[in-house]
Amino acid sequence: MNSLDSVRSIRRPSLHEELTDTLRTMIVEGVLVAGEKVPERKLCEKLGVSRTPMREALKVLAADGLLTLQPNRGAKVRGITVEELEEVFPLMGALEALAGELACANVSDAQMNQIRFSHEAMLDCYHSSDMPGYFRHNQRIHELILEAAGNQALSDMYRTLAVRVRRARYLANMSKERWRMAVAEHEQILLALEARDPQELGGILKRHLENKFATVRHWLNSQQSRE
Amino acid sequence: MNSLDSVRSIRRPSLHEELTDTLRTMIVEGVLVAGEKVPERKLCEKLGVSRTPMREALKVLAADGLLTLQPNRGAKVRGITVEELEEVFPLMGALEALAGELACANVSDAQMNQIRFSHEAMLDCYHSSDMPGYFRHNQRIHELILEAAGNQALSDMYRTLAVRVRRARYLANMSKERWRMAVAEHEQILLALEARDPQELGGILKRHLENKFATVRHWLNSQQSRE
DNA sequence: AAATTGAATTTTGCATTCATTATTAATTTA
DNA sequence: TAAATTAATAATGAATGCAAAATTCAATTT
Repeated sequence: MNSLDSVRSIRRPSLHEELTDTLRTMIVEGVLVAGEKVPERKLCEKLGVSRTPMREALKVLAADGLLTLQPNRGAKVRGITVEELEEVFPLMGALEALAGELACANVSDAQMNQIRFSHEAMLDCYHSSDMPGYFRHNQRIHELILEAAGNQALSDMYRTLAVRVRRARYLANMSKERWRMAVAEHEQILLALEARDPQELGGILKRHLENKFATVRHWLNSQQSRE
Repeated sequence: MNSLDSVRSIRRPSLHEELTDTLRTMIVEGVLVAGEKVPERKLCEKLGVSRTPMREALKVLAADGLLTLQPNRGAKVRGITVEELEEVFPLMGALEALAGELACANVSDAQMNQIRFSHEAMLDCYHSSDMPGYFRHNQRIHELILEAAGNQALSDMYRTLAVRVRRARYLANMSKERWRMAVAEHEQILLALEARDPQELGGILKRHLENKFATVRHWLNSQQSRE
């Protein structure tokens, strides 16, 4: 066996791939504001790239549902309406339930430990009222469950949807009461996963999601009536 | 009310959108062969477009999972492996079940008639052993159920997955016996939908899918061992 | 002054060009 | 002659150029 066999060719991502990720992040973080036009030229200058890879990235993000392309009028950040949320919610519910089922069957001990670790870290954030930290660890846990499910196609689909609602979820702050409840639900999630109970886990994940969405829906409605 | 208010602005699709559709069709129809490189230059010449919109379309189709982009080595038609099929199958199952549930709740009488009509047309094809026709009407029925579900996000996701497996499904010819069974399952689907029984419909759709996949899996395995 | 018209400007979609990287062919070396 | 090296050719990725469309803004009309 040659010693060079283990040297993997370095993966240099193409510009449009990097741009897709960058823009996606900018949308989720609200740097690119929902409803507003994507300033193509400015972004190109700011990021030091030409329009070609930028426009490729825009096309991909539009296919992902994060932007809408208006012929001859550029791209707009799509955001999410209450109606769209009502569509996306049952979809994510079905995917979460499936992820839960699969995770119970496939989660490894190492993965289980990672989940426990993130769970604890999330609890710490809760007790110190660190919302951004909580949000981050929360997201991580769901990512880990998805990973434990061991289904790439499922992960991809779920993530596409999750990104679409993430911004709204972040902006829709939980009430103290709702936060307490969410933490309780997460305790149940951990328990069901440790017990490898697919039925139970699928159910809790769906209920948990339902509650999260109730919060977002409430916020979206209040936003809509504000205009 | 102005008489011009009803005049909708004509939608002229951009080149890259048309190309995306064209290429998608070419992949499903096997004009672009799974595993082979996409002849970018030739396609551009053949279709009379420049590389810019073509490459935009390639990026989108790669994001959809229909192509893989190899850095500095062009795009390859992805096809589907047995492993990927095993991933996509439960996903589509969950989506079909959801579609069934929603369709029971939301299907209109007009939609119900359309479905019945396609069902009858499909039966005719079965009795005259017209496989391509059967395949077409079959696909149409599933499209109609999805439409009846009234969830755009669900339709989009399902279609993305369906396209990925469609080519393989087409190539994996059903046995006489399996075909008879598939028709029987479709009778049950129609019955459950007419009875607006979401539980029943979801279950049958999932079982129906399971059988379809068994056929494809069998074919993929025989293909794999042939090489 | 409000609405309408019409240039000037910007933006957009796509084609073209160019540098870099792969692939193939030709040549050399062992 | 087979492997290795080099040169020639083709492809890819990204920047630039250009015509068509949209937008802005000033001029004109009502």
